[in-house]
Formats: sequence, structure tokens, C-alpha cells
Amino acid sequence: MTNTPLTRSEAKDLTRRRLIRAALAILDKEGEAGLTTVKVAKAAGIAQSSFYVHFRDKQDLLRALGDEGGEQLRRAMREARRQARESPSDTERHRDTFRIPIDAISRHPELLRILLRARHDPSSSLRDFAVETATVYRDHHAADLAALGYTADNERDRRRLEMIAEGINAATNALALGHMEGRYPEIEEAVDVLVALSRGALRWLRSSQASPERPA
Amino acid sequence: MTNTPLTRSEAKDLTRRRLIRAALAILDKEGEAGLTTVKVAKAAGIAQSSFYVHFRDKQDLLRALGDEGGEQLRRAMREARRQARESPSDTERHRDTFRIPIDAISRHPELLRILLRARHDPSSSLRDFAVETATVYRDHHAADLAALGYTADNERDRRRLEMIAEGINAATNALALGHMEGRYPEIEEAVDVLVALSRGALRWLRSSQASPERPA
DNA sequence: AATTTCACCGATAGTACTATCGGTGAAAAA
DNA sequence: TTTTTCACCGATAGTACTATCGGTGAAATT
Repeated sequence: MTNTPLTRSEAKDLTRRRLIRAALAILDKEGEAGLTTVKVAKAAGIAQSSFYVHFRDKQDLLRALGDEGGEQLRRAMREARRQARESPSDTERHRDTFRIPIDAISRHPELLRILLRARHDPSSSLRDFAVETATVYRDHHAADLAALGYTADNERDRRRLEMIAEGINAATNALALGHMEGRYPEIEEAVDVLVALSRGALRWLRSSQASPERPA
Repeated sequence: MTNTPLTRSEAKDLTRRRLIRAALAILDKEGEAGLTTVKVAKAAGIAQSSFYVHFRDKQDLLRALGDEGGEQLRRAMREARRQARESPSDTERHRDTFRIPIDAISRHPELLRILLRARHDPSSSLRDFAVETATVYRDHHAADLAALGYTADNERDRRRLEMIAEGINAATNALALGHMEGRYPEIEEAVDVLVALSRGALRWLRSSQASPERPA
């Protein structure tokens, strides 16, 4: 058993992390309505009043949560790109595009659940963060699609690419959560579905780029 | 100016409807956290205490909201099926499958926003309703896909159809909200995208039914 | 016309949470 | 060693909301 001879600032930082971790758990289990300074402080093992040593108010805690989440998110995306670059073939890389986010969501489903809630909740302090995150992911998917050989060189095509990316992104989230809820036990099956959906979209983009009509 | 010589029960029913309408507006504008008996009653033009003449408590109001929403939902789905049956061609019918929900969402975006929030919020009284609604819509989409000529006759194929339907449903919601937020001004463009996505999925289903492999 | 019903009212007790305050002891600085 | 700093504490004022109560008058019933 190692003792804990921490400096004051180390101890403070530890408490702060405990608060954030506790907040995340409560947020996931009870929703933003259930997140109170009383519960967070108690779960972190300090007095309710001591909460204010670390955060100006509840809003400030949520802001910190968003910052923390954003940092994790950016790290995860960098890692995903790195992994995808190492894929042996185009096909595998395409599958990675979907497998990696699903894996990531499976590891931290509470983050996605919290984001999906905040995304459409005007009272949520995390709303801006959720909207920004959704945009980042959509653009990520759009870039992946573009990497598969489709270049959008006018307003209409760019909007189409964006819509497809947004749709694919929504489908990815839905299937990842379905996987977490036990309805779709195999991740590879979900990847199959997403690949099939995106193939349809790409086929359409290519054909309509040649002849700018609606699909027949 | 028509006067209002209403019977007592008519007046009570009117007040109840005003409460529900006010609750819906507040729920959309301020989220479930912002929904208080004070605000609902005030918005409906009665005293806060009179709220309890109509509802046992706040939970009861949300239950009523769910019931009301469910009724509207079932009506809208019946109407959608009726309209789709009248479509002149298979292609048009397929487009209708997507156009009709987007139209419906455009008319009442607040309902979808409220549902999407409640869907992943364990503290929400509307959660059960949201989950049930999502299931109904997914099955609706699955039936539509099946109607396009694909029959799932084993466990794997049924699950695939379900996953596709769930993905398509999520994409539909995302694009409909994107349309409401002004990012995708043309509904027909969104329909194009959804048709393309579902075509990819159907193509995959057909090919893998012939030879039960993963897409090459 | 007399009586009953009941939708609505204002007042208020009870509850839960936020945020501030002065105090304490151990770590850090002098 | 002496002094200062500060993370944490318990107590509590202030705020917001829920839900109940007895009272009122007009509609409904008799």
C-alpha cells in the first residue's frame, strides 16, 4: 500500500478530477436535471460548500466538462486518422472509418448519450459543445467520403456531401448505441450496414456528377 | 366577435388543452428542466395551484403529453401510409417514404426535438414514450424497405433489415432537423440523399442474399 | 328558487438546491 | 521557527418550486 504524500496542488487537482468524474457519472445516470452540487460533492467525497473551491458555479463545472471532453475528442480523432492511415487497403480503410467511431462510442457511451441529449436541449450548458462536436464529426465523415475519390467543386455538390456525411454520422451513432443496448451484438455487422449505406450515396454522387439529374 | 357561452366541462377541457399546449412550448424552448408548474400555469392563464385541478402532478402532465403525442403520431403514420399508397410509381412511393416524415417533422419540429432529448435521458418522464416511438418509426422504415421487394427470412437478414431501418431513420431525423435549422433548404435534396443511402443498403441486401458474404 | 358542484383563486407549509461566510489545521513560504 | 496560505469544513441565508388548504362564485342540478 503506497501512502499518499501529495503536495497541496496535486491533492487539489486530484479532487478536481474526482469532481469531474463524478459529474460525468451522475450526468449519465440521472441526466442534467439530476446533477446537483450536493450529489457531485458527495460522490467526490468532499463537503458541498467545497465544490466552490474548484468551480465558480455549476455552469463552470459543465464548461470544464465540455473542455475536457473536447480534448479527449480531438485526441480520439487524431488517433483514428493515424490508425486509418495504416490500413492495408482502401476497403479496410473505409470499414475503419466506421469501426473506429463505433469502438470509441462503445468505450465511452455515456459521452455520446450526454451529447445527444444536450444537442437539442436549449437549457443545456453543454449545448454549444454538443453542436460543435456534431459539426466536427460530420466534417470528419465528409472528409472520409471525399478521400474515397469524390471531389465537390460546386455549392450543390458540397451541400450534398455534407448531407450525406450528416446522415451517415447519425446512422453511425444510432447503430453504436444500438450495439451498446445489446440489440446489435456484432460491431462488424453494423460496419457492413454503414458501408452499404455510404456506397449507395457515393454511387449516386458519381452518377449525378456525370449527368446532373436526380436518381432515376 | 363570438362570445363564449361554454359549459363547465367544455371550459375545463379548453383549459387543459391550453396547459398541454403551453407545456409543449416551454418544453421545446427551455427543456424539461425549465418546465415548472409555475410557468405552465401562467402561460395557460391560470393560477399555479389550479394546475392540480387538471393534473395530479408534473409527472402526470408529462404522461398526458406522451399520450397526446402518441395519438398524433399514430394518426400521422396512418395518413402517411394512405398517401404513399396513392403514389403513381414505385419510385415516387419510395421518395414519399422519406418526404412524408420530413414534412411531418418540419410541421412540428418541437416534437422531434423533445423526443430526441428524452430518448437518452434517464431522468426524463418522456423516456419510455421516446423509446417506443423510435421503435415504431424503425419498424415503419423496415416495412417500407421490405415492401420494395426484400424479404428477410432468417435471423441474420431480419437483424440487417432492422439495422438499416434504424440507420435510415436516424439519418432522416438528422436531415429533417438540418432542414429546420436552415442548413438544407430543399426538402427534395434531403430526399435524394436518403433515397441514395437506402439504395445502397438494398443493393447490398440483394447481393448478400444471393451469396451470403460480406460486401467485397 | 334552493341547493350542490366544482374550476379557480390566494396563501402557505414543505422541500431541495445554490452560494456565501467565518473557522480550522496542515502544508508552504518566510 | 514563525508566519502565511489555502483546501476543506459546518452553518445558513436566499431562492425556486411543489403540492395542499380553505374560500368563492358561477354553473349545474334539484
